Amino acid sequence: MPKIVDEQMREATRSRILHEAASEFARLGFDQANINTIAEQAGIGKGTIYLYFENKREVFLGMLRHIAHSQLATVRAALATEGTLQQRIESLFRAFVHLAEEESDTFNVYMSALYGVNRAFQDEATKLLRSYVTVIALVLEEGRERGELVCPDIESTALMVLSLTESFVLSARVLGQSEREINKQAEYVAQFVLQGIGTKP
Amino acid sequence: MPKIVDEQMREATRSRILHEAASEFARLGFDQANINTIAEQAGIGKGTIYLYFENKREVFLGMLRHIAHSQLATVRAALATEGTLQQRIESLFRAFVHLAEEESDTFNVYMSALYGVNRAFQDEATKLLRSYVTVIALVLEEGRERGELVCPDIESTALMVLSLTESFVLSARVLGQSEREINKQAEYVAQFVLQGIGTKP
Amino acid sequence: MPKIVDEQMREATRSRILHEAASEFARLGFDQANINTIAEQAGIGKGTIYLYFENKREVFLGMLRHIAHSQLATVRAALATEGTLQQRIESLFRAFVHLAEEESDTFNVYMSALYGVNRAFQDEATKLLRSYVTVIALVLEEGRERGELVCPDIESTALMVLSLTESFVLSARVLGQSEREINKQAEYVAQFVLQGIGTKP
Amino acid sequence: MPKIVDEQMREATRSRILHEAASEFARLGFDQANINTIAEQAGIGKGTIYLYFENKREVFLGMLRHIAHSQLATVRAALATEGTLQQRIESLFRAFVHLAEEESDTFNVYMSALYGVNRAFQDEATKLLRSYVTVIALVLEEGRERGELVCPDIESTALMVLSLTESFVLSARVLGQSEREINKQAEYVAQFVLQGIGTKP
DNA sequence: GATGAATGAGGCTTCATTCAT
DNA sequence: GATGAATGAAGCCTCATTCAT
Repeated sequence: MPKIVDEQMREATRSRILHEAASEFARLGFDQANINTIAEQAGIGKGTIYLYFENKREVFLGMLRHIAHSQLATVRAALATEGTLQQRIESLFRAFVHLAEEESDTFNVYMSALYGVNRAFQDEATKLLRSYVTVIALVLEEGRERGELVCPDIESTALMVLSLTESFVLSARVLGQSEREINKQAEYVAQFVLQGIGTKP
Repeated sequence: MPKIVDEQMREATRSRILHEAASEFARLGFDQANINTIAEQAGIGKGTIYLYFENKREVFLGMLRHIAHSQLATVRAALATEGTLQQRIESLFRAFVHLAEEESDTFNVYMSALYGVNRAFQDEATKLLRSYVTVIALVLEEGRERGELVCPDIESTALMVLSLTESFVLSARVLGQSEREINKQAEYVAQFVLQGIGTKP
Repeated sequence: MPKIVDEQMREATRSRILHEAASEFARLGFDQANINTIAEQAGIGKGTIYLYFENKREVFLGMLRHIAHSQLATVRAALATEGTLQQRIESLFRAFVHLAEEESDTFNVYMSALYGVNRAFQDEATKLLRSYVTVIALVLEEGRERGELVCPDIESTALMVLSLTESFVLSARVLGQSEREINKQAEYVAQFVLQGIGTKP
Repeated sequence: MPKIVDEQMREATRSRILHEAASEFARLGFDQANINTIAEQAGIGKGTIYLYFENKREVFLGMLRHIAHSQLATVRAALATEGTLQQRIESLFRAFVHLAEEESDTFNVYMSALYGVNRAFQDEATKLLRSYVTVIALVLEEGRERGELVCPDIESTALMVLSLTESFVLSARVLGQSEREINKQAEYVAQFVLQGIGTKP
């Protein structure tokens, strides 16, 4: 009864599918992506994918959830950094730069889900956005409790912080800036944020 | 020689196609959108569309350009407002709220082009993003010349302003906030921006 | 405006599809039948079939209706024969022999629809069965009015006549009898029917 | 040497497969029926079915033979009734009503095999038809020997009797008559048959 | 110029069958 | 012997595009 091994096998295959799905979906978008290609890339038969996912849509959603999990972990780790608020925001900024660069496949796929037309995909992607706001809000709350900053509306502010990190990075990338160039602005953006927030002197 | 009338006719038809294209593409996305439906809605024959555009892709690009033109005009008008920098940024913010709400079709279609997977569409959408940065930078420059603000890196700052307006509005909408709720934050966001920029006292 | 010609063209194509569909469905059954093959045989493109029929199911139903129309006409003609009741029943019998032989394709396809599993097909096929019973009942009624026969239950009797003609022919064919052999039994069967009915001397 | 037990086990499993196959095939027809579902219903693994039958087709044929065996037994029992020819034919009629009602699954599956498109299935089903004719012919022969009836062509007559019982019942059912309604016509049909045959006064 | 009938490539999904365990 | 995970062939249908009228 090699249950455990089988379970591991299964999980490994599932992961391979999700990995290749991310790459294919990122390359072509949901509609143009080809389930057959994903299967081939994952080294399994065309029909096998349907032993792991109900249909193409579920493959996409599964991949979205996988990405969300992993990206949220990265962002959480970045914000868990010891240090001043400024340092933590710089760290957050750099996390997004890293994600956008190293995981550009998954990052892009997430953005198109978020702003795309498919409601189910958008809903799933929104969950991640919400999580981002929540974890940022937590950090701001903490800062407020420690008296580091004045801040009337934590939620709005968190959203602004997110806009100034994730969206900023995205836009900068789209405008053609390199990872280096974007990273250099980390300190500047963090300062902007802190001044905007109105940190105590 | 009814050339001019014909030319007007032609332009009118082209416009109708682009208008219906925007609505169809916004509703379904590029791949799911149906050229035939667009033609029907525009009140012309299926084949006629190909007298105006080379193919589906070009219809989409044409629509993107049309949207860009119109949106940029709106944003320019918002920033042309007389008044303090704070007022102009609030005005910009409100312009995006308006676009996202009243022209949500075209707004969404633009965002998915920008973050989507099709390089040609992304390139076209990026042009608008660049224009936004440029007009915002102009305003900031003006402010700096008038001594209203200190600002070491105009480009970066403009991008931050854009993130705090357009992206903020988008995210807020995705998170489920209503037009009213978002509009109420205009002042707060503008303050944040000005503090972040480091306006002179 | 070659409307009439176009209409004729269209009807001709529709007919060709139905004809080839009958042959393909008779050869392979509904599920195994291939829409692509039908199109090829009809000399049209794969997609063209869908300009004439919504889907495979509708092609089948269309064909079923077409067959019904044509078979019913044959049976009506057979029963319209001038002559004694005996002659008319022989004529009916021979009509079924003819149909089963010359139109064996359509005849078989109808029987499998009738006894098959698909409710929609069965319902459609049942209509023909019902029509048969009705026209036979009419003939019997007429005979009764002319005092040619005693007959307490026209409906039941009509169904018996149908069983002794259509079903008899079918069974005989399945048992391997040739058209000739079956036809020779026409008189015998008709006599059987008339005695069964209890004709007046 | 648990050979016998094993053999019994094997036979039991085979029977379960055939039973579930009948139900599945009756419900969906050959093509739409799912081997996997049959296995599940029979409480065995998907692969196990192939230890008992070469392929799907053989499962169907096996089931057909099983059904034939059982239906023929029912019909034989009905005709073995002591009594007049009229009583025996009524009994035959009622046997078919019973089969069509209580064993409608298997009955239908048989009819679609008989009139369906698959030659192998038709051949198998024809065997049952032939058996029916044979046993009915036997009864008629017996009646003739006892001087109960005049009958020039036993074979043809047997086929007519079959048409007036089995096919009649089938048609009546398809036309929507209830078991009760059909059964009420037993006597009428039997009379029709006897008059048709030309029983001695 | 305008039309829309015709086309056919392309892809998701099902399911009978195999075979390693 | 029993299992069920893996396979891949096969087919319906959509829709962008063409072209004869």
